[in-house]
Amino acid sequence: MAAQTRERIVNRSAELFRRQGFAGTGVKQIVAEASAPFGSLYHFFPGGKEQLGEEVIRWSGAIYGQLLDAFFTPGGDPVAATRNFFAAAAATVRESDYADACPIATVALEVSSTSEPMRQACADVFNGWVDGATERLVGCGLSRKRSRALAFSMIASLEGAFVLSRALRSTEPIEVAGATVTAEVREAMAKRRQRQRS
Amino acid sequence: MAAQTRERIVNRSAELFRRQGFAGTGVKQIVAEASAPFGSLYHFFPGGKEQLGEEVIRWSGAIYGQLLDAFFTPGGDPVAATRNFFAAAAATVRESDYADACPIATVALEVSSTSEPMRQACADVFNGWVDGATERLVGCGLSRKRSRALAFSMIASLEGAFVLSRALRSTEPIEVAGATVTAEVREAMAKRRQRQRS
DNA sequence: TAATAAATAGATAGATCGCTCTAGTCATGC
DNA sequence: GCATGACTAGAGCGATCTATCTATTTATTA
Repeated sequence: MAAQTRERIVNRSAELFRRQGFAGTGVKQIVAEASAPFGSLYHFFPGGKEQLGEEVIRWSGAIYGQLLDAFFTPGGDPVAATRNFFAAAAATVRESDYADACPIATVALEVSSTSEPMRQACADVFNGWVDGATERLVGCGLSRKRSRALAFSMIASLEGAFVLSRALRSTEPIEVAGATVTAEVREAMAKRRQRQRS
Repeated sequence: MAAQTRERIVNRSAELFRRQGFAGTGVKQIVAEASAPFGSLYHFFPGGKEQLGEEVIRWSGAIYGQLLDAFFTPGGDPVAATRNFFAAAAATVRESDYADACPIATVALEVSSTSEPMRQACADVFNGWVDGATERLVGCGLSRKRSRALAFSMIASLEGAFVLSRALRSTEPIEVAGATVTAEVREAMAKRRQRQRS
């Protein structure tokens, strides 16, 4: 029961933060939608809203990182993984009526200049994603340098496509970004095979 | 004097919104930093904060669109333009201590699910950028379809790189995105020449 | 079962929010 | 000179913000 309340608070906060941002979401709204007692928020998060924000960033960042891992399985085809990952992202955005895109991008932009602990949490999450994707691509035989560039390219393209997609209420940006990045990965893999043959 | 006050309000709001977001910036802070009388805000913007927000989005969007146009001059080299544009973006971000990236992305993510007029303003701005870039690329001889895809790719990559760059306090994402998109444009131009020769 | 800790419950403080209101200043045209 | 409208100036309203506080209930362990 206790842990459930805490979990509900983090869950609802994550959804509200990614849709309305950190500053745009009040703690009253959080506890109300989480069906949690107001006092419990400050019991579980004595550091207040900022501590909750930091924790939500790390938690949703980890969830999304797992999703990334689920697509880029070791030994799998990175080209198909990229295509499928972007397709899944587009589907999620469409099905949520353009509400649920990146779980932390809104907060990241809001707090990067105003809250160092929360900015650091976002940085840790992004670094984790980039490092994770890099390792998977290295596992596919690409050089570390090329893998890191591809990983950055992939995540940046997705993040930017999310921004455009939400504002335009269209999945075209995600589809275009997906096609472009997929082609990039395909080319990188082709060049690797070419190099191996020679 | 009158028009100057209005201008100061829009200017300061633009800077504050892009750094702290819309919800994270109070009207009191705006008028204080703009050295404007509080009453003037509601004199010039009877629609209140939301009207100001919408106007700021359109205004800064137009400014940034002009910047894009300044790099992608008709008849110029689109490859060099892309490279220079990303390099300039990286320099701006670095020089502002990772504060000034995209003028509207923060607000776009915040309001896309909460304020339809402001979301529409963001959509209009993004569409304007994409259409502008598309026309310039069409002017370079690329097909409309290919041009639009490249334009989306360019803007999405930049937007995403901005998100990562601010959180990571590093220009690496922008540099990587710049190199990737530049290579894409170069390849598109090369394929066009190949097609022309045959 | 008694004792202790954990969590719930919500009233309330104090600050800040967006905004309205009235009063005053200033420039311009009659 | 004086009327008119544009703008300045800021006090203050009700609402809402985050956070603290005490009291009570629930769970855990001795």
